[in-house]
Amino acid sequence: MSNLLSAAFDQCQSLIKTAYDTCVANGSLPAGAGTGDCDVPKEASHGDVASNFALAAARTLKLPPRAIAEVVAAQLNLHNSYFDRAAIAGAGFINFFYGAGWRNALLSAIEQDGQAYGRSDSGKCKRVNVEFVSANPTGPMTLGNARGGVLGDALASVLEAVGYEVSREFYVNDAGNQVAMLAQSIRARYIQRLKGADAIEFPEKGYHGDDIWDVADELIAARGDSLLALYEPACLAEMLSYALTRNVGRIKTDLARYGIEYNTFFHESELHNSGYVAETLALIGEKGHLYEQDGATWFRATSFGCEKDEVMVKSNGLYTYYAADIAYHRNKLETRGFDMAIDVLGADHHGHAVRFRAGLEAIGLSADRLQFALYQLVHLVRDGETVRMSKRTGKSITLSDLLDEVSVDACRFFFNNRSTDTHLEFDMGLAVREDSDNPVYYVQYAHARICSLIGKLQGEGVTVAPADTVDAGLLSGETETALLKALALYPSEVATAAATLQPYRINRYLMELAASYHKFYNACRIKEAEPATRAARLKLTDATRQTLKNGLSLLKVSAPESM
RNA sequence: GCGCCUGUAGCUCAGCCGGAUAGAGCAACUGCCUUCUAAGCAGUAGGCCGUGGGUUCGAGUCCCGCCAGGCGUGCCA
Repeated sequence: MSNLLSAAFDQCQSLIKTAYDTCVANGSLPAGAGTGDCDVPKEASHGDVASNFALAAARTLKLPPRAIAEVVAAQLNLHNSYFDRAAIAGAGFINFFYGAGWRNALLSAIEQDGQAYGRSDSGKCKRVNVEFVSANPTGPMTLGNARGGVLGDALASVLEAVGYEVSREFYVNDAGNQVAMLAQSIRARYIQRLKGADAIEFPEKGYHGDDIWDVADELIAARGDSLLALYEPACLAEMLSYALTRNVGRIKTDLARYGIEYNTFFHESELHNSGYVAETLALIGEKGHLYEQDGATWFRATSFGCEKDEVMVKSNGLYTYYAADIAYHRNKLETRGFDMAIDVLGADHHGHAVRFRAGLEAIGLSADRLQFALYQLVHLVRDGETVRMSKRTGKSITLSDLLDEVSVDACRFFFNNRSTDTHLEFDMGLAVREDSDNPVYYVQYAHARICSLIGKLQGEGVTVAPADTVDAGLLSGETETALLKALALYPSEVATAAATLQPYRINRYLMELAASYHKFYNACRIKEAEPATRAARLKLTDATRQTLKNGLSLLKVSAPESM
């Protein structure tokens, strides 16, 4: 549970504060300056940790930054610190350089934390509900669902890593119009199959996908034409029940293939059947946020920052999806008592964010407890041309199709390889290839390379030594330092990924860590080095192995020991 | 019209709270395996960071206008 980067930042701040206080006390600088910020300079020659204290203080102290830096730096006492020297550079930055103490502390921390390296308890065991995919059970899952699935699952893992108690949830939309339309579509195909294409008109807004034919054929195989004899509503109910069970089953199977497992499949129909939607609506009514107009019941959403009011109960007496969704989120936060709920949604649903929050405010729940991870849609490209995905054309590539061709590792890495804010271009040609163009292999290769090396040395009787027996001060070369710094970054990357709901940061991080290792590997021989150096480099190698493995396991991507 | 997201190298994208000379991968070109995995490394080339203003010691990053693209704006979900 250590974070040697933030520890170094803290120490840097405190060293500067002590030095500055001394300057104030001896009259060499006026009082009143703030603390400034620390960061890791992009350029290694600018040190390992840099402080902009002097630049930030320049205005309040009315002195040139460089002059301030020089006076403060002269008072720095680095004895017993992580740093062995500090230098002034540029406009007045004070740059600190790591010494052997920090290097040893880092290797010890990774050794001690092991699989837990990178984790923290900043989430304080708060309970979080992460809802993702929630694909309509009206057909197979799309590539958009695939992105949402990977994103949601990785986000959940990242939140767990920083100490939240996470529950993964799938909301099954098994009520409402879409589902009714599904039943109508199946019945139409069923009749067409049995009596010919002209026997019934296909519903105008029905689902045209091939899978509807499949469902009809399965029903015929199981029940023959017996469903024709049923009264229409009974027939539709039978067909719907069959189709929902079938489709939800397939969704579960596909997600399991994908390595995604849920704690809960929550059915919308439950909310309706138990009267929970009605109860929630009554609650909104009690607070005076409902009114009747044109035969419908409206929610005064404009009182809560929405552009327009919204219908809760349609003039036909049925609830809108929105009414059910408010009830659903109330159920998560109030009835089931989650401290926080996160909805992972495609950006085409971004309008939901404001409306859902408005609904929660209306029943007296803080909207801050509901957060959204909105991801831009997947842009499918094949042969240089955009392929438009639509469930209704029946020509979309499904998640299942994808998994038949592309490895789970590659899919999981690929879909998490972009910020949620940008469209993800999915190139079928590239995704199907399992070669080095796919970045996941680059990361996995680093891990396999390390395992092979450690194994080979072990065969020669050289094992990874305990951290307190190696002299990490020997790891001061350019590539060794860069690798150590990359390792130290990991806990902060996990924390940032969680705080910003952006798990793709783990991918980025792993690619950089792998690159740092490959560079080190090419620059520093291990096997033929002097015993002390060899031991230190081997320890560094093992720490890299551990960190790569921890990061990959967060993404549920395998860390192969050989390739 | 209004709202959200995006615009950075030929292509796909990083760039966290404003910081030092704007980065990576792919594509192109040049080197490195009798030596720990070449699925790797080193190097060359490639940029008015969409555009015009503003804020300040300092702007790819923050604010405003404009241009372009995606999405949303149903008694659909």
